[in-house]
Amino acid sequence: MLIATWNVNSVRQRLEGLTAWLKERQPDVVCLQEIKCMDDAFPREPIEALGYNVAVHGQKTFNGVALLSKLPLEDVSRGLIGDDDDVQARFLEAVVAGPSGAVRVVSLYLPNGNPPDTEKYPYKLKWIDRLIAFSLERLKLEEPLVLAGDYNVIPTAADAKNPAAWVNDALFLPQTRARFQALINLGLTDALRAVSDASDLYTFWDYQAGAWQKNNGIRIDHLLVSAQAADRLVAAGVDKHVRAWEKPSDHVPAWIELRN
DNA sequence: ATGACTCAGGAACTGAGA
Repeated sequence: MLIATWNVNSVRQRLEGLTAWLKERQPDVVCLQEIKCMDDAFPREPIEALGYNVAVHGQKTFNGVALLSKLPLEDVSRGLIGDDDDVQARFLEAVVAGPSGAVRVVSLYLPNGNPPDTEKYPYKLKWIDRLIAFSLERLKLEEPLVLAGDYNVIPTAADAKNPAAWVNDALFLPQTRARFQALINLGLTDALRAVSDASDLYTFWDYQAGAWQKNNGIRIDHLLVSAQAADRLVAAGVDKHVRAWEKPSDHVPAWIELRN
């Protein structure tokens, strides 16, 4: 079972690239972030035509996440526990009945948090704490769990071309990395790092300043998996070439393959 | 050295992104 995540930076702007990539990569499950539209504006038809079931948690203008799956999406749940007043669409959970049993998948878009001296940063940190609380509950189920998405966290200096440029940034501040590590410490595996220690395993290149041409990237899109999923991990990768396509997102897809 | 781009909303620009 191939499970992928991709921050598309507007699903409507990216529809051509998204469908081309779906045909090429043939993922079974896809977690999308930053779809930037309401549910009824999501381009369901061209994606369903490729054999996918679609679940959407949209929002006007900002954020928005979705799940695509060739197998049915069951127990779909929108929003992250821990703050009933949070209206930002950043979290979508569902269960996919795979050939070897259920796999629980979450598409998440963790807050950016910049600038750190505003209310945006404590919102980010609290959001990670809420994700930890959620994960604690789900890990009790002892089932394959995949938390995939744009975490807006650079876990280590090896995950940035130029780490010095990020030291005061919400993506790389010590508190950010410590909380991300606390999430991992619950017993999750960073699937990309489990299969590769490459120093340029980036998933994001800024549109500005020729970042792509200089390979000035960062790794901020992650697939964290429970032990029951990690035991079935056979491959993981980043589809870097997609960044060179026409009208690219600033993020590229990352994916894992689980043994059936 | 500085700025350098792309998106939604809505009709010239702002805010957000990372």
